[in-house]
Amino acid sequence: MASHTDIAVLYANKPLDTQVTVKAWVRTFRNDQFLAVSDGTTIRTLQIVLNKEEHDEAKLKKLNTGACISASGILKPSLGKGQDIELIADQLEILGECDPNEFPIQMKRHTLDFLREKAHLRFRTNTFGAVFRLRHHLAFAIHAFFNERGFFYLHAPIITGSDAEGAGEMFKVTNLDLNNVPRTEDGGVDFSQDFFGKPANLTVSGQLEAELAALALSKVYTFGPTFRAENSNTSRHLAEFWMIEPEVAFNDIVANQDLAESFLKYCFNYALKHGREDLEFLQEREINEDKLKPVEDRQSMPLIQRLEFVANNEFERITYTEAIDILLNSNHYKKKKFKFDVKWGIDLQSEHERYLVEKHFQKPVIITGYPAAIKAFYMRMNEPDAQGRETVAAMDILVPGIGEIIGGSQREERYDVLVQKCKQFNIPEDHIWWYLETRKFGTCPHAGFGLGFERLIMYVTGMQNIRDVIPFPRTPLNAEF
RNA sequence: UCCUCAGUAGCUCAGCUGGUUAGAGCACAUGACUGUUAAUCAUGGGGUCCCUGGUUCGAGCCCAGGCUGGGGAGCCA
Repeated sequence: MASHTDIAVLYANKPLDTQVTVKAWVRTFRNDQFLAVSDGTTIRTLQIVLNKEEHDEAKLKKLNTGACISASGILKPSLGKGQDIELIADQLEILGECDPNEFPIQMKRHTLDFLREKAHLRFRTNTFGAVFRLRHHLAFAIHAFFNERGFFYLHAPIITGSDAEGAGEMFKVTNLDLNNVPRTEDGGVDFSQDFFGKPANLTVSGQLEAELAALALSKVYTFGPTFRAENSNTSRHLAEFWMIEPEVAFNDIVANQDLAESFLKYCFNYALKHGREDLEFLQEREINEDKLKPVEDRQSMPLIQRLEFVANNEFERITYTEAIDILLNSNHYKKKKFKFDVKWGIDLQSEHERYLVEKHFQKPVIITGYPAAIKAFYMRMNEPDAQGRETVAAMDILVPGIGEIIGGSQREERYDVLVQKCKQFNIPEDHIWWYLETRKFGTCPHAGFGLGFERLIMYVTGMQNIRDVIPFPRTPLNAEF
């Protein structure tokens, strides 16, 4: 027999008139009689009713917000209006006291930036409880989606000797004595004495490794931490984040879009089904927070409706060239409201993407066929268009409020073309000889994409800052916890 | 890295044109009440006004530099 029962289980089963024990943390103690406690198994709190005569007064004094308690008694239908069950406790034990003069979390609205500085305690709040339960559900949804479709979960290395991925600045991994770095004759660092005998870094992407596996196992995906040493200070970037990268042999760019779209819809539906109460809470929270904002900054649709809308509607699919035409023909452009110029060949700026997604289409948009010059070396070259312009089979999925949530492509599988691209992008062949060899030995068309897990969570939870959807955010100058 | 806004009680904030002893709500303490729902009511304690320097008879307020945080941009997922 369990030593105690989860509050989520009590609400699910409602074992009325039976003896139960709960272990949980105090949220409020009202009227010297009503204790609201949470054990984090659900967004809901349990009301514990304490008959004053049965409990030591000194003990009742310790029922401060944040204290940990164990309570036993009979579960009864509640006489009050805020809940349908309550525990009439005859036994109460304080497992861990909580000094109210020092505990920073109160039963009142805190700003998210304040709670960010209390990352070790913010799990105790309703908002972060809901966010991290949903983070769990989404992680589970990702594995379920791929597993149901015959994908194999591939663990790409976190330490990599490859520096050719080109996805951003990398963190160096070394065990050299930094106070006494060995030098080569020309004064550089002598990496031959380092742990791997060569420079090593934390991975910025598992894609290249996933491609190697896909060219044998057909369908694989990675899901793991990824690191970028960029000095990015935005609400959408982390130095350490989790990425999902499926890679599929024999898929072309259209099949890649189909996979990505069904993947996102699956995740949203899974969250709606398994995280409903948390989503309802976050929706209420967002509505209340929106009241403090100017009208133009408020959400046009409540959170759950937004997720249902995306889950039930086709994504818009356009080419880069069409996107440029839409922008050039927009009133926004004609009134010169874009800060950055629009013409074929530019990399789309945030303001352009926002216009397309939030103003023009008002739904997720998949853009394909980007100019070859602004995309990565491994993306498959398309035939030049009527005007002789070179594009690649790339795709970005943009969603309202977040911007780019997925980036992917069909990969260049033709050896000669890929070698040529390496030259153009100044990537030494001997750095990625192993990648090139897959194009020599039984190459095939294949495609894949990368998805930032935290951006997915942002979209599902409605949280506006990426630092609030990962337990311990790593950003420039911040690794306290 | 750039632009921009902010930093006043444990938290959220107000503080006028530079002027006497810096305020409110919540939280906390004490008491009242006892089926409450972030309970309510009364009373009370609580301040390095981010830091350093400057201007001034006088700075929370003005100026310079710095630190920290938010928002936006770039880079991207």
